[in-house]
Amino acid sequence: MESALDKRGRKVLQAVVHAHILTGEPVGSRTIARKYGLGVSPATVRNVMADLEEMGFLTHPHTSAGRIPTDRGFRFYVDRLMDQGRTMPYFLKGDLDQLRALMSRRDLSASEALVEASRILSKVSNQMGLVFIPPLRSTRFRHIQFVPLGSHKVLVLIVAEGGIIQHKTVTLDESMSTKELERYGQLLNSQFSGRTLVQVRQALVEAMEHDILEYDVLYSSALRMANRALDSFEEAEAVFHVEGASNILSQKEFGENVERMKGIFKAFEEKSKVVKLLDRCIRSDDLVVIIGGEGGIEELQDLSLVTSRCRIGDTVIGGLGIMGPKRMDYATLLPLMREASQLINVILTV
Amino acid sequence: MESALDKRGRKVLQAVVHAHILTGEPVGSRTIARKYGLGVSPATVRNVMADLEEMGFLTHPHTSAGRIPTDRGFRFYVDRLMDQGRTMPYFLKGDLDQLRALMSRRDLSASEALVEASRILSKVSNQMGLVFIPPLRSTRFRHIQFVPLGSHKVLVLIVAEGGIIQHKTVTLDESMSTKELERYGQLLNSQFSGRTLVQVRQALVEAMEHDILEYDVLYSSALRMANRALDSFEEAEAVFHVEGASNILSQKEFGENVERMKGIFKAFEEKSKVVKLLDRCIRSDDLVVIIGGEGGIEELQDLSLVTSRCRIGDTVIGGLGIMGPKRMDYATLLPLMREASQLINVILTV
DNA sequence: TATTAGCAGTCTTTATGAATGAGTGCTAAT
DNA sequence: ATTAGCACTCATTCATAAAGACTGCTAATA
Repeated sequence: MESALDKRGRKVLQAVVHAHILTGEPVGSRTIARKYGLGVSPATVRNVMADLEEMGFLTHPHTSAGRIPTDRGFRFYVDRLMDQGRTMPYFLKGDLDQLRALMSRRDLSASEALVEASRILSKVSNQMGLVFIPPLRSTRFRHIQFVPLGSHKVLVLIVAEGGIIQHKTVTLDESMSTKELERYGQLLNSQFSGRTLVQVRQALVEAMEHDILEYDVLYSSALRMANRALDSFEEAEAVFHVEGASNILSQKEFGENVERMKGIFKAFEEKSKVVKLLDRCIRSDDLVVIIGGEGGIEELQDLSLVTSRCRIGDTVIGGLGIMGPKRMDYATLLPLMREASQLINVILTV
Repeated sequence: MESALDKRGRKVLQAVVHAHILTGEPVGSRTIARKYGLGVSPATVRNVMADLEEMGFLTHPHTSAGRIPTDRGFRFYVDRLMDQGRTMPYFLKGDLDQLRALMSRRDLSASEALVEASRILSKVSNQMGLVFIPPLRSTRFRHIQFVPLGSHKVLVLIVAEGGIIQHKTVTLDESMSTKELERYGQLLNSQFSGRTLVQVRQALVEAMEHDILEYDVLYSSALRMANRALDSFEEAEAVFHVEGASNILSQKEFGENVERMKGIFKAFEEKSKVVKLLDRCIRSDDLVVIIGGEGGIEELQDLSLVTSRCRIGDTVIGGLGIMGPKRMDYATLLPLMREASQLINVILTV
């Protein structure tokens, strides 16, 4: 059992994956031999294919069908075979310019920018475009502000480093005046600005334990209410946005199987699993490609995901993703994603 | 041509619609005669059905199929035949309690509340749940606040009457200090709070024309920047949120026809048409039912929409909707929607 | 020894036609 | 005014056959 791939094996695998990406159909030995100029006969290709199948790179839908790549086959293709580090195909330059133009509209907030980007990506790729913005727990905040809404209701507004803005409504036990709220805000900003919410939370708890005896009323009251406010941010969910979901319906491999599609849509509606996956992806500085079942999400085992982490300045603000069938055009999509997120960084960094 | 419906005609129409809603299939004369106790033979029912068809209440998918209601047939059913003003079916009480519990969580903002409500509605009805919040143009604002983001960037936060909160990022030509921004905010709040954004805009323009010669620098500078900020709100889009879109895929009448489904999803992604429709619906104080093609949206001609306007106190904050196949269970859904929006009003009104 | 031609065999896809069955519309009887 | 009865229309289902796309294997070949 030769587990390593010789040169010819690779060429055939590459050809199969390429042809399959193009057509969406299982690929037969004839096609490969004819169109990919390997200079061997179909019979030879068949032998090689059988080897590749044994090694787990290809499968058979049924006896008399051609081969399709397995997850592992795609993986090998993406990691080793594909035209790596390829630059943007020229025909996408225009689309990217469109994105650039959109992004430079002066009054787009960070999250709006991400959404716009995903919309363009979705349109260009004919796949789903994803936006992911993790909860602010672990992001340093730049500014916090309290705005009175009612006698006991306060709007807590957080501007995170990187420019992501989020707000929550909090109900307090005691009523507070505008003046007080303002002062609390200043206090928090001056003391804690630049730390993450989790850190602030910790500091707050410590401070409360310390100062419980001294009665600096203003201070302790501020602490208590800030604590309450942060509570609500702690349990906040990630922002998760899907653009162009209907594109999935155009994929011929799903067109027939409504049940499977329903599963996919359901998975996106529930969010939690996908969000968890994206959260993992964003840890990496580089592009992340998740192929089929690799993501561990049952319903999405026929889909692949390409994600790119987005920074503004040095702060990670979230990620962009493209999700589509496993036979998506990785060779085009990867450079596209890379450019898109760089673009965001360049344009939004002030 | 007797255009009026006699009693028997109505009974048959009601029976056909009812049976069709139940089964989703075309209904034959036998079924009606047997199960709906009209005391007449199938042949008679057939005659009546032929009449109903001539009057435009029913159609034929093909010669040898039973009848299905036309839009007009459904309309008549909803307006005149259906068990009107029916109270909540008891089996939904539980679901509504769930909603009530969720809503009374103390720190749900108005828009979060709507989204939660639509989620529950979607789950209970097995249809799509819609949330619609019109742009704040014509809503009175309660509070406006400027938060400095960068040297030239300002976050404009608006709290509308009713508690809807929205923010926009604006880039200014000149740089402004925190202090200045604060003062501008106070100025605007004291002068204009309680008016709609459009009104404020007008007042602003007038003021600018007047004061152009007097040089109260602070004031005119505030006006200019406020104007700029309102600009961005003027062009803001409505908030439009869809919950449970996958439910559409469960409808047997769409299950086969992927193309049609794609059209539906596309229409929701483009938003504009649906938003326009919802905007119209919300003008009415009562529930609005849009059946099939009545909405004038080609892609949605197989769907119906039930909307209910949501108020907090006396302010209209938006609307909830349920969208599903034309054969949705109007008799159950209408009371459900009514209750839900009342619930929102009761709980969110402080 | 590595390749290839050739062929039998497998399985899907497509077409065809017959049988079934639901339901109508019409006519003539009640 | 109703109804029974019957001919007729279509959609749906099923079986069967024919075509087509591949493979895997074997034996010949370079």
